[in-house]
Amino acid sequence: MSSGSDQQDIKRDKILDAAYQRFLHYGYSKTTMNEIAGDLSLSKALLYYYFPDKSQLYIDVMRKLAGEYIETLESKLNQFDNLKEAFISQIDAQHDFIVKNYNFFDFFRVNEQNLPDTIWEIITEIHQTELTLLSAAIKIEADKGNIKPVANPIEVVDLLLDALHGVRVSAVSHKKVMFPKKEHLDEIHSKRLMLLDIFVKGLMY
Amino acid sequence: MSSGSDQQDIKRDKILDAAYQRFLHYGYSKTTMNEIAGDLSLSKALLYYYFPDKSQLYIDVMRKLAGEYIETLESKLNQFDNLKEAFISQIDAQHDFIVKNYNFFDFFRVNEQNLPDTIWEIITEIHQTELTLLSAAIKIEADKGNIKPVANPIEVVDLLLDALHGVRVSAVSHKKVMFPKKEHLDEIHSKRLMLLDIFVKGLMY
DNA sequence: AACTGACTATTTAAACAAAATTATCAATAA
DNA sequence: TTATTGATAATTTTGTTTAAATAGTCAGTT
Repeated sequence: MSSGSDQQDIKRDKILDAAYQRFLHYGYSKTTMNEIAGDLSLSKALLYYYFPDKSQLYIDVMRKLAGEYIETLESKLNQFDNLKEAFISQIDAQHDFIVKNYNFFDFFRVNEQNLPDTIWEIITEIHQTELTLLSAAIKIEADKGNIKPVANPIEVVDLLLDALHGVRVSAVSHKKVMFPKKEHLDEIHSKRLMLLDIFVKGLMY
Repeated sequence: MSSGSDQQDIKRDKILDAAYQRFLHYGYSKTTMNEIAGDLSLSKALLYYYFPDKSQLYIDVMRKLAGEYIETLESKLNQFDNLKEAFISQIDAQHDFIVKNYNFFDFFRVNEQNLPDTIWEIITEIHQTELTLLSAAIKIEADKGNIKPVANPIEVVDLLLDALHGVRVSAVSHKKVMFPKKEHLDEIHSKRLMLLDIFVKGLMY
């Protein structure tokens, strides 16, 4: 896949890690290439040897995070007792992902409207994975006869994910803030479970 | 309620109308008090005789719009054939309200985080009305035996409204824009109906 | 009480310089 | 040839000043 040497890949990865820490703690715009280089006792110029520019560095960190998220999601959704549990796994995984990397995503808030296409591709890939895994779960449960046959499982999953997203958005917009604080998270979580409960019942006979 | 004379109220209302037109066509920040006064062939100073400042004028227009919205909602939800139809009425009413006054709400986008408390009160009032009317509908249907008894109807309605909101938010965030365009509206609408369908089934026996 | 013209106060916009930061590159060491 | 750097160029952000636009006030008129 990558054409560089092992050594090169290792260093590349170290840079990614250092960059991640900075982005996570200070956000995109408040971390400089100098600081990242400094953390590794390297010259800034070397960063440009490994990465074409700052935004590409950020995107590659993002890509790495997304890959890890997708991995945990796949391992979690490999086995489940019932449909509801499968969805709960997804809810929890996504929740942890967002909480853990909260500050990292300030790039998204700042660039709001015009995120680079590459970022959108990553977001789409994550979403696609969620759709695939969860719709597979629906199919399995439908085959077992635990729920009604579903004509278009992907569409249904898409709908549920949108709805769950709404619980988060509404919870914070009522509180006059854009992103949820710690104390809201429990509320969001329990609301989601309640919604999930009704939704799954709506899929049953 | 108001302590002014009839004449005063009529003029006040004319100002509100003129202001509404300006806000609707050009948004809050791009309409000046001079222009509003000019439209009515009045002096700017007179506007300050009727309203303490520009933002209060905007808020009072908003209050008027909200009142009208609540009225249509109440009349629509006065009678309904089944629960699903009641919710559809709400969805449609809200949809029309937002589409019609799309530009008027640019004030919300600009001031995003720190909307005045008064605006939040109006939003809360609207939300409260929706909760009251729709939870009443749920109670009626439950009493009729058309759906399962619901322990806390308000909570359930709140949840559904959040979920429906999510359909709108997600639909646009996938499209890389903040507010839905005409061509997305049909998609949102049909997704909402689908969600509503599953949700209502989840409330049945 | 309803209204205005002329005024002041505040906010926004433009222009510009200074500072910070990104990005490049010729030179050097491994 | 690959990895690395210091010095430097290019660009973006930040701060400052000034001018213009707009909000808001008020003494005085109808």
